[in-house]
Amino acid sequence: MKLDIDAQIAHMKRGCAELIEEGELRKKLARGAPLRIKVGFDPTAPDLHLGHTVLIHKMRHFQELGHHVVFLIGDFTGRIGDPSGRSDTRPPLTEEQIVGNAETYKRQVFKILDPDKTEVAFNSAWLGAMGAADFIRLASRYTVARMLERDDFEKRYRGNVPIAIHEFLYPLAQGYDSVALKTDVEMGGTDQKFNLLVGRHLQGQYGQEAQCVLTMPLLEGLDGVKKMSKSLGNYVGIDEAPSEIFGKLMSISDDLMWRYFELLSTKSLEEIHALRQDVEGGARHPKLVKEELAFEMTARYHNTDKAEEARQGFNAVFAGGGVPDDAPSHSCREGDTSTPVAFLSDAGLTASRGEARRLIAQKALHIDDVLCLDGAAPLKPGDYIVKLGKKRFLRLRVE
RNA sequence: GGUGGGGUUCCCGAGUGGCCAAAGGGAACAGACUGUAAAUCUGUCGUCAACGACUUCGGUGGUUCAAAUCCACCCCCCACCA
Repeated sequence: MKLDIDAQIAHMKRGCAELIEEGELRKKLARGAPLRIKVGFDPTAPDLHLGHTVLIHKMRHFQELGHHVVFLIGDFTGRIGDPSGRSDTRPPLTEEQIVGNAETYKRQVFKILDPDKTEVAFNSAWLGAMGAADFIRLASRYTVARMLERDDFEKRYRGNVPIAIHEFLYPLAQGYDSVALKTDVEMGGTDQKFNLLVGRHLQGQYGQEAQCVLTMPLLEGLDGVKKMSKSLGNYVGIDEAPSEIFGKLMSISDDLMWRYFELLSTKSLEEIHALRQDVEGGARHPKLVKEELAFEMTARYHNTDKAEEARQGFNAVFAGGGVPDDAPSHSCREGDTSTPVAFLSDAGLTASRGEARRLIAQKALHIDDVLCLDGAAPLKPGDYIVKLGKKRFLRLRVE
């Protein structure tokens, strides 16, 4: 794809939070050579979710424009530990773990990126080769005052929350990556802005042209408030089953849906705006629009057939009262083990018998679509469809 | 090195001898309402043969009729001073 500079800039800026700074980027582009784009990833969490994909798609945009993208795995910096997470001391990763994680990364990330156009790099290649003297020299290129400008550091410093010295080394090391890679543009989430700017500064210190910085917004999780993260459990993983991806996206609020469209969909901003007008004017039903989003995402990480299946499954189960194909099965003998309380917990649908009793008392149990209020009455031999609440199903056989 | 403050059920966090399976909030789950929405309301939220019994409040022992609460030792975290 060859485009003029204006068109390239427009493509690059779509959905981005901030570009520092556009004039410089134009100059770099004007030279005509492919730009070197760097994006760093932590080696510890190779389980990508939609939040990560916002950035990865932006990387793809650059590839489509003919630029050179470096997928940098921070195996060295990962051992320092990101300053933001002060409580979790990560155990140092072994060589094998890092290699394994890198493979997982590649497998997931190449669902989006073009493998032939992506360079995968490890920052231990150059950081590991540095001696103490090199590091001290690096540290001399930045000041404490500037380091304390970082919002996170500043708050902690003022609030008497300890900051370990090594935490200062993280932005420096990350910044040095840009020097080592001669980066033209570095991208990251908005939370990375400070670190990205350190790289920009350090390149100047090492006599290089400073990189441009492009930040992407952080995607909110399914709850619509906190940022999407695995530990908060509000995420959609790109490795998840089609029905999961589809179902999770359908559970987001209508408001949040527009945010997801903007950051995740390939639809143009005009199309999205038009959709929104239609929904607000009553011309389209929000549920159907949300289905489009869920469909697009499911198709992207699987394929359109799977996505269509997921859509139909979703509507059959939740709108039509059907049973998902992947419902677990359980069999038991008539008698003590064929009472609802027994088979619900034996089959693992509930964590305990007490929970089973409580749920039955709360009118959550349906057997063959009939409300069941007696948890102690054994079922007679036969096959049953058991539904507990909205999301738990069981194919039961009593012998 | 010294002094002080902590470690409570999924998370945060009350509780300083019996009224504690342990306040409150969050998360989660169920029901109502719906579009499997979201928001809201109601309820549940240690286990079990269940108006009772058993297990739980960093670890191990101890005091007591009785301990999350008191004592001893140990492990871990934090702050202040040096």
